Amino acid sequence: MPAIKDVAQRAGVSVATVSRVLNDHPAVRTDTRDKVLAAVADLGYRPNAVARSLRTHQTRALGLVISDVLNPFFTELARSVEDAARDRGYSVVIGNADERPDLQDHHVRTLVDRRIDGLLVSPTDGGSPLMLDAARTGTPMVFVDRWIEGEGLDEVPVVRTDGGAAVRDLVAHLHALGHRRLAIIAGPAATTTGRERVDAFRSALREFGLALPADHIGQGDFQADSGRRVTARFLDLPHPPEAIFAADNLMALGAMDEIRSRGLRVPDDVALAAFDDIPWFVHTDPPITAIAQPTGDLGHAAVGALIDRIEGRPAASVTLSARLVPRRSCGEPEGSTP
Amino acid sequence: MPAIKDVAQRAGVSVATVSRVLNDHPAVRTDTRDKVLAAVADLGYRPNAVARSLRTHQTRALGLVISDVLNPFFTELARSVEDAARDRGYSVVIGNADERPDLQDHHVRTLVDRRIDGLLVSPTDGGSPLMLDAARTGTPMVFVDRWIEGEGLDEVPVVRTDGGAAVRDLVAHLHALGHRRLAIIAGPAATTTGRERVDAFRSALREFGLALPADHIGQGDFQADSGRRVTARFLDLPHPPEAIFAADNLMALGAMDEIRSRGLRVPDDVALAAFDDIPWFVHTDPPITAIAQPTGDLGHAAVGALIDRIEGRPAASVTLSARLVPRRSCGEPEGSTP
DNA sequence: CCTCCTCGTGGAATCGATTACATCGATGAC
DNA sequence: GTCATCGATGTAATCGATTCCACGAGGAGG
Repeated sequence: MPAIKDVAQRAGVSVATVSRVLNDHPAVRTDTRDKVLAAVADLGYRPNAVARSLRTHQTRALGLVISDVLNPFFTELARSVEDAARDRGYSVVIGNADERPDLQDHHVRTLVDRRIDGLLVSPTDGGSPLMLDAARTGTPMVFVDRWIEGEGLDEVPVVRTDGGAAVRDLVAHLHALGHRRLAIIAGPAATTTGRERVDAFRSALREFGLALPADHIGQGDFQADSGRRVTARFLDLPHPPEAIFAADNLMALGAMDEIRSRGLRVPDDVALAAFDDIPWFVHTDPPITAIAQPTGDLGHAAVGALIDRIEGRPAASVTLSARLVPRRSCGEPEGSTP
Repeated sequence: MPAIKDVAQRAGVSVATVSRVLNDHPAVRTDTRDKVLAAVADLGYRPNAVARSLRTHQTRALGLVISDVLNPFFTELARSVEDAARDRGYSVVIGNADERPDLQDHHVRTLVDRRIDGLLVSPTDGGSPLMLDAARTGTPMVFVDRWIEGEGLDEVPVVRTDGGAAVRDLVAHLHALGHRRLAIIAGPAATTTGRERVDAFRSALREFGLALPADHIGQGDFQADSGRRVTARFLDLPHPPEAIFAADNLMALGAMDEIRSRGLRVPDDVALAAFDDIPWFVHTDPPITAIAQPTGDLGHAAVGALIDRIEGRPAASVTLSARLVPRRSCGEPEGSTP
């Protein structure tokens, strides 16, 4: 693979001149520029990004650490992040934490070692010392979707969606359809989204004069299996809930599995709703009522905030809002008999 | 961020010694090793991977260019590739081509500029000059799932699944259920998987004495929308097909959309099957019969082959086989009335 | 006691770019 | 005619590691 000095040699100029042409510095005579360009083309020269990064102290790469690639919400997020980054001339390196703190740490470390210009994180757990370190030692950082608190992290912008209103809409929807005993499959308490969704659900219930007994809160981990287990416990209750709200799409899937394996039907026997909407929910039996996040906007906003930080501009947190997408999994659609 | 010379200074040794400790070279006295390690810990020093890469000519990073991140098959592939790579001490940089040749080129270029040690590609189109170049200029390369032919590419191993037998099983399954007019939603002719699946389908049909008229082959592009369009054309035929086979999961989804929007039912009015199995197919209405690829094995084998190439060992192509997973979308399961 | 080898360590070149500074010829002002 | 200025280019330092080579100390062998 040819290096800059090969180009220089072939064009009969110095490496400095070649570099100037490549970075289109104004002070280069047109004919020497042409000579250099010709040499570049002849050799099929491509500048070595590694060497360039070493010298300039920037890689034009962003790190994105997500909790689970197999979750369609995160893959959509990853996709929009990549799109936005590419538009701004950055690449994205994705790390999949698989909801495991140790893997999350592994990726943060690797990315920082590779000197990515900035880090986008959707943290899996409470807070690892490593991430605190990264934030403190100056790696520009932005949280997406989930975030963590901790000293030194006040400066880190958070780009997220507030599902409060949508959750309230969902509870209203369920209430209108006659459901009174509602249960929730929560995400890990260590995650903000895990806690927030339960809180939103609880306060919405209160608004409608409904209680949320302890045995109607099941602890999940955002994976399908846990949705299954929690649902099994719900259904074994003497008075099983009439409606189940899963805090993410994977757990909703697990819940559906369990319900179906018992020969019960959605929504006739149990209503089901999920946080996070995905294309497949339209095609399940029945189509699942969900709370949709503006995933694309989330990704774009996150990249925007991160690049602002990287380029030294002040970056602000962003909160978007989710909306309810009613389908048939909670009961007949509006306009028909309940 | 401290550099190696800061560590050297603090430990009172030279940078050479620090480097030796870091790469655990045997010739270092135990007490100086301890001094260095202490300095490393004190400063929170982490070696700069960029500088190291420049010097050693290796990044310990693999590039993976896939056709579409939103397709669950590819995200599962990406995940297994990352797992396998991590086990071997490599990172993975993913590029999403979104089924667009220009984006594919963009990613190949970026990855090669970044001097990744090897490239895993599932090519979107026929063959771009850029990829040929990359292959020829010595970047170790392996094709996964799809591949392209061309001079200079004979050396590139292909890790794929052969769906032939499974497609034959599917046709047998459809035939046994009484379906005779079968149609296929094909993938782009520029991709090998696009062509192969049609060929396998056609020869399986021939085996059963069935024809595949031109109007029963619809040209799709592996995206949901095209599945919808092609299905619409099928259903507008004077004698619409009794069964539709989609060459990937996204097009199956589109087909289902279209069928349902016309008030028709699967499988009563039209049977439906798909290449690529995904978790959601269990939950659709009805569950969709699919041909499952051993995605995890695919990813592992691909990484194995690529690392073999990188480390100078001979690498062989690998062909795994797919299997039919019958569900309800083609008709009642075995054992009941047809 | 001298030589030779080994061991531990440091000095310095190197990877491939960017860029501050120096150089040099030409131009223009006075 | 002289000098300052400017434009185009080259020289060399630099980024942060790795690694070849040299060197001195100490031990073994003669």
